[in-house]
Amino acid sequence: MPELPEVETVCRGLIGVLKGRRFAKVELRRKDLRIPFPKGLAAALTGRRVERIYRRAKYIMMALDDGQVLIIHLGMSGRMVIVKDASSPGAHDHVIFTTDKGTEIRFNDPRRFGLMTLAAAAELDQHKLFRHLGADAVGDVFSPAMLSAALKGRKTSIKVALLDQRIVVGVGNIYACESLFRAGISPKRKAGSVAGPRAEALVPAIKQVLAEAIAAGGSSLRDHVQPSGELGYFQNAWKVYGREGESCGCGSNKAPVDHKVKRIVQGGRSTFFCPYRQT
DNA sequence: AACAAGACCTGCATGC
DNA sequence: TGCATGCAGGTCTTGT
Repeated sequence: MPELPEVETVCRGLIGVLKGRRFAKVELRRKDLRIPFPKGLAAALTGRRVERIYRRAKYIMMALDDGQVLIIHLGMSGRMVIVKDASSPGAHDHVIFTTDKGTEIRFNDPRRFGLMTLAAAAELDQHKLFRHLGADAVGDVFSPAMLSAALKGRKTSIKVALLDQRIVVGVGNIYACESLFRAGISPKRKAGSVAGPRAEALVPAIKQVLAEAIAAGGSSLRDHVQPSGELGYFQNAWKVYGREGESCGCGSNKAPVDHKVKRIVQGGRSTFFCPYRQT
């Protein structure tokens, strides 16, 4: 589910039910996700109050009242669901949180590429999960000059480079495709050749796409994104992602025939683009 | 150091 | 109907 906008949406959706609340009960229904849960995680969380919920990279961060931070990644298929119907947990409901107000929140992740761990707030910058990460895509630090510096001399494709979280953080497969489309840059272009003027177009394109997606509550693929169960609707604004063979809509009457969205594979992932508009 | 490829895991759509 | 294949929002490790 999650690129930056979806994780941001999940964080915002959790604030209403979790901020200021204590965990009355935490149930781990297996011993690991992508990595093992830390020893004693449930006990460490029980009784703690959630002081702040925020996004860091594609992680959901919950700052607790004891100086620790609960770190959650949704992987490809993870969800946080606020339970409203007292249904019994399903096969992929791996962690169940109950607040002191009785609200139940389930972490559900069929593929288990997600993770959940705990770290001291003061050590986050040095933490294994974060220390190698580049600038956040929606932050002020991420600029054309910075992107240019990071891409300089890189021979890999710009599409693959955008997915490299050491270069920029938060962009995933969908928004990499959509950003390159908006900026008119071919995903096949060598990353090093984007450093400079093209980066001046690409950075604002990334920021705009992400901001619009956040405003739309993210993109919903096979399922809902928001903890409340509501759908994000940015998938309706996709110009190229998942639209192989369709017109990208950028054409005029003078456009050449080759104006349909193409799908290629880069770095083992699908890339969608318009060969006419993107050079 | 940079890069490509494989690994992790389940579910779903498609085609035979 | 069953079975095989390919594909899916992300990291992380291994090998060149």
